[in-house]
Amino acid sequence: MYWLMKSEPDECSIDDALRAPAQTVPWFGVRNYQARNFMRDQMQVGDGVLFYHSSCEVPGIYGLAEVASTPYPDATQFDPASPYFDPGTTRQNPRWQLVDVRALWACEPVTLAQLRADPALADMTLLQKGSRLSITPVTPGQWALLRKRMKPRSG
DNA sequence: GCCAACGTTGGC
DNA sequence: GCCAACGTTGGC
Repeated sequence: MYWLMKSEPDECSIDDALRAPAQTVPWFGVRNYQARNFMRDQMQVGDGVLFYHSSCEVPGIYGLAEVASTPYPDATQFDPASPYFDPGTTRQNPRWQLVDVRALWACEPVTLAQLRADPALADMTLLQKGSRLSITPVTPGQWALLRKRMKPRSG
């Protein structure tokens, strides 16, 4: 399957992910059941990921990535010092699961405005009114179109 | 900073 | 189970 995953570049940009060991980062901090369920129940190693920057000056797709692990518990839920700490979860029965994401390359941004301007992408979950989900599925058609449009970022 | 939209919580 | 209140997301 194919996915779009939002990250705030202040927290983890595509370049941060590319600099990480094995270009791989654990996708911690998701605290929404629907987004968690996508990671826990549907993602497969090797699935394609559009790496999206949100809550920033120019929101949009900034890189290509792939799912790099099966699901496992998000360690931050157990850490009282973490902003993602969840007092309602237990190690025996963890509430929050995540996957690792491997960054492949950065692209020239495909901005949110550009996505909205393209009628062929009007059905993207990302673009639906009021949609706030940080992880959304992408259809094969949307994926093919966007992959053609993404240009690796030079130097 | 504003605000629309959504998800969660908790009283009843 | 309903729903008001609250907190969060995220574009603008």
